[in-house]
Formats: sequence, structure tokens, C-alpha cells
Amino acid sequence: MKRFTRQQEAILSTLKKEERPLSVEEILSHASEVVDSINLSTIYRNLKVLIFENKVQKIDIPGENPCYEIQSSGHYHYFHCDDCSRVYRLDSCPGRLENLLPSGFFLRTHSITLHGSCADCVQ
Amino acid sequence: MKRFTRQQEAILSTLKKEERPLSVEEILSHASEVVDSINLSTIYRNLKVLIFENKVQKIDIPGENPCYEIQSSGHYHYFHCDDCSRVYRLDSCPGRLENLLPSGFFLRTHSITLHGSCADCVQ
DNA sequence: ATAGATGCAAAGAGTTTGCATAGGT
DNA sequence: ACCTATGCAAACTCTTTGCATCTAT
Repeated sequence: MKRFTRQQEAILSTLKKEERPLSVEEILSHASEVVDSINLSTIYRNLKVLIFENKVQKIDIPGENPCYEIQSSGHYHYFHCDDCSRVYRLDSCPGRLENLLPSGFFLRTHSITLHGSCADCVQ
Repeated sequence: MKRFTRQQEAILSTLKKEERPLSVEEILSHASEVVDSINLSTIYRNLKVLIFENKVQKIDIPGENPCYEIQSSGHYHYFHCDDCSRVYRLDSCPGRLENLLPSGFFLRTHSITLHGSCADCVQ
């Protein structure tokens, strides 16, 4: 039977509290404030389980380390701030993009990342 | 002064011969047929120089190891085959996508990856 | 002959895993 | 009391670096 631990709770509440995808290091530093003994292995192991349970989603930004955020229904894209490296979820999507597809290819999904400066860094 | 070596030539000609971005392992296996002693360090070091000289471009596919292809002028996107893991360059682009951008954010560029099955794997 | 490039091995960064033990149930 | 989840260290993958040697000039 699955058990409830302070570490799991610290990881999930960290992801819930922040409104953007967090890196493993960000999760570690936030969760450490709640459970100071928490370990990177525990973070990785719990993220894997949470992803399997569809409670958390892994976000891959090209050329960056992965980020993790609370799972939400729907299809999203992301913005990567080149200045502070934070990642933000975007709400809209330009559509299925099959016009980019070579003939004979089958399109399953697409991922879009915008790169630039976030509002905090622009000012 | 910069020198001309068989290893460099093997790496560049491998990238020129193939028509798609290659992983480091693919470059190694092709280049090894020309210079059998060639080493991964040499591949990485030469790729770094070739990228600096704008002869080669690094392609980052979300969640995958990077690929490398001959630099070509213009702005491109890529297709990742979920079956064979090969990456293909696409010719068109849907545009600047600023309608996805939250207000206050500055858009520098965007990257798009299509995922699916390539023509070889579809059949 | 000189010095830049290579090959090898070791070191880094990020992630996973084995194992003893702490701690939910 | 049981047995899952944790913490630690070691292993693993991908990449970079130090250094002796090779080799293009």
C-alpha cells in the first residue's frame, strides 16, 4: 500500500505553490525548507511516481534541463526566459501544423518553445 | 595556425553526406569507417569548433540528445521520428507566433518540433 | 622543429539504482 | 511488526578536460 510521507507532500506542495514549471534544483531548494533532510534521489523517485500517476508533468525545453509542473488537462506550450532561465506555460496553440509535415510522414504531436525575456527581466 | 586533419574531414564529410541532423553516436560510427581510431573527444571538440565557425549547427530536440547538421542559412524546424529516433529538417515555419506571448514578455525566437513517424517507419 | 590536434583516461553534470534503515500503516 | 520510502553512496550516461603523444605544417 502506498504511504504518505512528508517528502512527497513537500514536493507536491512546492509544485502547487509555484505557478510555473520548476527544475529539480528549484524543487530541492523549496522542499528542503519543509523537510531539510530531503535528498535528490527522493525528488527524482517521487517525480517519476507522480508523473506515472498523472499528477505531475515533465516539461522538456530544447537544450535545457527538464522542468516539472502540476498536471493540467489540455495541450500547452512554454516560454523560456533567456535571462533568468525560468519557464512559463502559455495558454494558446497555433494549431496542428500539418502544413510543415513532409509527405508520407505521420504527425502525432508538436512542441513549441518561445524564447526571449519574461516580464520580470524585460523592465 | 589551424591544421587540416583526417578526423576533421571525416566528421565534416559525414555531416555533408547525410541529409539530416546526426547524433554524436551516428557521427562516430560513420566517421570511424574513415578514420577507425577516431575518438568521441575528437568528435565533441571538432563539433565545438565547427559550430563556432558557423559550419555546423547544433539541433536540440526536447527530451533527446542533441543532433548536429551542416549549417544552412535560414530558420528551420525539425521532425523527430518516435519510432526510429531520426531527426529531419522541415522547410517551412508558421510565423513569429507572438500571439502566444503573454503581455510584457519579449519574443526573441521560437523552436518547433513535430513528433510522429517518418516515411520509412509509416509504411 | 614547432605547436595544434588526437587518443586516452579521468573528471563533471545530471540522473538512476542498490542497500541498509527510518518511519508510515 | 511489517514493508514502503528515504538517504547515502555508487553507478550510469553524456560531455568536457588534462596530458602525453602524434602529426600537419
